[in-house]
Amino acid sequence: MRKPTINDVAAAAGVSRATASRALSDYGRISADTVAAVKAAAESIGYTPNQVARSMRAGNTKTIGLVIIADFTNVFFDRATKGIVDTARASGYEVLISNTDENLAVEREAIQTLLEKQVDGLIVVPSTAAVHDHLDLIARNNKPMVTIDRLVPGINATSITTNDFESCEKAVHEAKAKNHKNMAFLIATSTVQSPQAEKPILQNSTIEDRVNGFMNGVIDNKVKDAKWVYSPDNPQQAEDAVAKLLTAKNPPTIIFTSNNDMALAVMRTANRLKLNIPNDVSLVTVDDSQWLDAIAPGITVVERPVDELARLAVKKLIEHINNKSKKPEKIVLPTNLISRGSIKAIKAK
Amino acid sequence: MRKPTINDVAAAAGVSRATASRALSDYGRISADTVAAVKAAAESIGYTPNQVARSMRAGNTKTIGLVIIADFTNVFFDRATKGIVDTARASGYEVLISNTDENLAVEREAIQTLLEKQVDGLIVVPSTAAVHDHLDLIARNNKPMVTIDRLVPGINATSITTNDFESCEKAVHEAKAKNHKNMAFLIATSTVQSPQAEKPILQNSTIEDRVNGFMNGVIDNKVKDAKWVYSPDNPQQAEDAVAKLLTAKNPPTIIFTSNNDMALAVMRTANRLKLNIPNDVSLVTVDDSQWLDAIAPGITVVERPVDELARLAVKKLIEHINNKSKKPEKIVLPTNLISRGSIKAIKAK
DNA sequence: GAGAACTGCGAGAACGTTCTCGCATTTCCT
DNA sequence: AGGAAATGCGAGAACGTTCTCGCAGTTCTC
Repeated sequence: MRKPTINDVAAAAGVSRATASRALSDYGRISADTVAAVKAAAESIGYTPNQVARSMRAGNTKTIGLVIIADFTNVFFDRATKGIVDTARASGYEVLISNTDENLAVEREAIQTLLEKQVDGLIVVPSTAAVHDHLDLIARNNKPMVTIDRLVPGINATSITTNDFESCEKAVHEAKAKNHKNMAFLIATSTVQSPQAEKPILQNSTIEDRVNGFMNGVIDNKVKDAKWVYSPDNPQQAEDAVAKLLTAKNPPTIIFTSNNDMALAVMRTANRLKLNIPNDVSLVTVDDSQWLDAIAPGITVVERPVDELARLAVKKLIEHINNKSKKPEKIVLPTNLISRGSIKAIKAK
Repeated sequence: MRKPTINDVAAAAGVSRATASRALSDYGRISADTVAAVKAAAESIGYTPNQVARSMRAGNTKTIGLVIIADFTNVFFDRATKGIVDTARASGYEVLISNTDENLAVEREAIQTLLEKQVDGLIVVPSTAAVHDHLDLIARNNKPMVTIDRLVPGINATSITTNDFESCEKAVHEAKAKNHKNMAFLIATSTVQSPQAEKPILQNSTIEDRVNGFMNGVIDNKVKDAKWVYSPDNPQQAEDAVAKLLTAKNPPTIIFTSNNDMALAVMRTANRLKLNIPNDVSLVTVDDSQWLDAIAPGITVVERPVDELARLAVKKLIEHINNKSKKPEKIVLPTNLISRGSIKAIKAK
């Protein structure tokens, strides 16, 4: 028992295939009576249109590809995924998702597969800014692309990022205002890098922005003692790095972390060393989560407008799909420092 | 400038389209020389196969549909999504994702769209067990389906669920062993239900299992005072319900919550009322998250094998795709109670 | 009332693959 | 050496749509 096609509908309604198609898709010249008859016939034989055949003919699939990092310890990408899926559906598009786990080879393969599946466009969180031949392939296939969260210089794509520089700078201001003079920055780096490197190449623009924001804040505020610690984004190694930091001779009074993984490492290590946040060490991180506000004290955080970012990504991508000559844009969304209780006010001596 | 097709490859290699196809897909009778020549030609003109056309001809899309609840406060579904996407990719399938937000109408539409896109099978988290005509449609389209997390009686599908009954029962045992005699269960219900209902119909089997597990534990352990509180899955209303509970005349010494949203509501409310967990009120919840272990004290939790569940869902679905006469299975995975510090040991009087 | 415009519909091509047939040509077997 | 089997390849159909074109038949226009 085959699935009914439009030919079966046409036969059941006693019209030609062309007429059946016109009736079902509401186009062309056709009488109201015929439309009703065809729709009734379609209903009665349980016809559902085949979108693959339609795509074949139409040259578009009403599907967009999403190449992202499904890291569920970081709610940012999960929220972005939800936002993109929901916005796309509301605009008549479905989403094919690929997770790269921050791995360039996987990203390459994912993009290739999505292009073969003829997606109408791609939203990508590029795992690195250093290499982009695979991203160029997208443009060469005449498909539009929007990158989110991170910037890749030299590619032909609209980018949507957040202004992490500004809010990280603001976080340093706040710490300075509370008399912190010894600050540390715990920066997650891609695990592919050797932990021995003095200052690893930061593989993505977002982390770089945060670091630069911190640095600028430090210089602006004439902070005496500031250090940067680079740790692989791996729980055990991150905890080791934190422990080393907190048990040093002159430990920092505040730690900034570049993401929630690192913040968790700080919290775990503080617990293990019987240190209290914020009384023994203060903490600031990036990307808000429900739990950061539910614990006591709440964790001060740089909040990023992820829903807006997701919505815009889909909106801009669809604009590019509908207008192939539209110029790429570079959109930077504002961020916001949410002060909770994790920065202690140190008494001035 | 059109995208090169297999005809262009054939022309460039000086062979027929059929031969080019054979060469590129490694099938049929063909000489090694020709294969090499065709592959070189394909490479040189930058040919990428069109999977839509291939699907058209082959009758399969190598794509599966995922209909799920993208609730990012609950890490369970995000982890499941990642697991499914990764396992599918490793098995040569891509995933089309739809988020239902627990809404039946959206779920209906999502399934219809995915069927039109000719997915080879579906993995569904059904939002309700009460209605399933839209799920039956899947079988009538001759596509296999695997439901995860929740059971829908009377449908033709393999189901993969977790044994929440057992671990929730175990959680009550543990509370009883620590001398808790006044327990409360905070149960999230779908927001469509009226909060006035004495005992709302539990719309899904998982929550029902948890409640039954708790009940059984209560009966088994002859717990004196046990109450059930049903709250819409909405932050404000949940917090109100918790406040009412904790400020009553004879407040519970321990609260079980049916998910992490509810646990967050308990934590927020406890903070607001200046109550300490676990000294003033103990807490147990379901579904582990990184942060539940990073705060002090850690929250005791019923852990569910989400990665295994995701892996199995894809594996079973692909088995059904490859063998249409395979019988549906009913798989129940074990859960595990992780004891941390959120249940206080009460001194026996 | 006669040519022009319009209306409703069918025939057939096209989208890019894969796969079945059949036809030469070569290789094998006795 | 001569038929049988095997090999390599091309022609053409098929998957299920949509859309262009053209052809009748009807309605409009002055």
